[in-house]
Parts: sequence; C-alpha cells; structure tokens
Amino acid sequence: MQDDPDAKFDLKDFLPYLLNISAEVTSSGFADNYKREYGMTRTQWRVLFHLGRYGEMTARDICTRSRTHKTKVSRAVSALEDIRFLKRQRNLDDRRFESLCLTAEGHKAYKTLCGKAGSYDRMLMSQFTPEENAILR
Amino acid sequence: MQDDPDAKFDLKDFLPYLLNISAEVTSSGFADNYKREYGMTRTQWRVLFHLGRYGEMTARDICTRSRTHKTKVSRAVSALEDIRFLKRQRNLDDRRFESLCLTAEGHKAYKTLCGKAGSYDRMLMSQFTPEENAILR
DNA sequence: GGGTATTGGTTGAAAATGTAACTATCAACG
DNA sequence: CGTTGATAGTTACATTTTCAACCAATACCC
Repeated sequence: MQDDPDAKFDLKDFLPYLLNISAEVTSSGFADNYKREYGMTRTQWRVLFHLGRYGEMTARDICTRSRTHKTKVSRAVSALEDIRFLKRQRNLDDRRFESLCLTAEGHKAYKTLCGKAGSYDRMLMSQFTPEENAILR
Repeated sequence: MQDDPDAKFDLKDFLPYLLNISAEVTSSGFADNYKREYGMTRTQWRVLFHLGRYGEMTARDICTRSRTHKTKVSRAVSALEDIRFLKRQRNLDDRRFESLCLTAEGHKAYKTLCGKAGSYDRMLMSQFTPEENAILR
C-alpha cells in the first residue's frame, strides 16, 4: 500500500540522510575530547582548527572555507576570545575586517586536539580499505 | 596509539569534518523542499520518511533505526501529530508503547517529498561514478 | 562631494537541540 | 502483595542555532 513503485526508494539510499548519520556518529565520537577538556562547542573547535592549521585569517575566510554561517563563527570567535584562545586585530587598511590568530594558549590546545584528531582519524580510516578512503575524501 | 602533538594533518583530511560539511551541503540543498512547503524540520522529515517507507512502528523503533535521540523523536512526533500527519495508538498489550502511523495527509506529503528526494538523490549520484557510489554507501 | 549599495561583523528573539530528571507501565523476585 | 529495576515516552531548563534586522566601514556611481 505505501509502496508506490515510483515513490519507493530506500531511506538507506538517500545520500543526505546517510551523510548526516555518519557525520553525527563520527563527530560525537570525537566531541568529548574538546568538550570535556575545554568546554568547546563543535563550531568553536572548527574555528580553532582553521586558525591553528592555516594561520591568521578573518572571520569571513573561516565562513567560506568551512561553509559555516557567519553568526555561528562570530559567536564562536567571541567565545574563544573570552577564554583567551585567540585575539583579534582590526585591519587598518579596511577597518571592517579583523584578522584573527591564536594565542599561545589557543595554539597549545590546538596542538593537543590536533594530535588526538589524527589518531581518531586513523582509527576511523583503519575500518576501510585505502581505496575506499581515497574515494570517500 | 600515541598522540603525536606535532602531527600536522590537513583539516580536509579529518573524516568527521568532511562528513559534516558534506552532510550540511547536501541536506540543506534538499531541506527547502520540506521546509518551505510543509514547515517541517529535519527531524520531522526523518520521522515522516521512516513511517512512510517502513509503515507502522513505535517511536523507539525510529530512534534505533535512525540513530536519533528519543527527545528529538518525541517532539517531532508531537509536531507531526499537531499538523495531522500521523496518529498514535497505544498498544493494548503493553501500554508503554504507542504505534505510530501516517494519516492520509501525511502519506501524501511523504509521497510528494519522496519523489523529490529520489530525483535529488539521482542528481547527487550523477556526480559520481557507480563504483564511487557503491563505496560511499 | 553625496547618495546608494555592498560587505564584514554583531545582536536579539525565536526555534531547535542536548541533558537530565521525571511519569507511567511492566517484569522479576522476594 | 511490595519492592526493585528496566523500558517507552515526556517535560523542564540550559545551551546552540537560525533568521532577520542591524551597525559601521568601504565601494560605486552620478
């Protein structure tokens, strides 16, 4: 009855659904690391990672690179500033911009978490063959 | 496995991050369909889809099948009930359960969206080779 | 110059989510 | 019985996220 042939395709085959589930499972598995230790949210961790990995950049850069909405980034940046993980500096040429960079403390946290992320990633990867990984990415 | 603090690995290589981005991009591309038309949230859409595709089941079934937390499902069910897309019925043998099933209206919405999901999925898939798809899933 | 549009970033209110405690039902064991 | 413990589902409260409006600085154009 509910199975109209042309309206029928398995939920398991719907790519966005699949990706959501996988994203949630893998992310929450790692979230404890930054949450318990530093009280960071997912977005904050993302911002920290971008700055740690790619160095100084503006909030807007993070938005476009990480496909994150600017309000999310804005709030994450303030939060990271509050706990002294980053500092901002107005660009003098164009004073709308502010370039962000990590403090020593922020960088230390980044390095710690980055190491954990590396092993976590390797752990995830070990469940696939190399070819599968190449295609996934 | 040791955490190597100096390990530099690209953010682009962190699987959870990748999955999050892909999930977000692909999902939000489709979200307009149920959001604009029916005012549904992602979770509500997920519940609707499960019931439409697999027929009558309990809230708990949906939780375990879709890896969604029970409070999210509970609220989505209430919301869908409010707009008359599903009805619930207490199980008489064990009155803790309530089985859920779609109303005619709910099923109509499911069918419509399911059709769109199908073409959306095929569109996404068309960007990969069949082998790539097989592995992704 | 002066008006208008655009852009980087912030803010406030409303919606959604996460967490934990809660109700209600059943089952198991004395 | 009564107590304990598990399970299905809800609710309350705090945290996040979303959405739209907003501010300030710059660019564009006449």
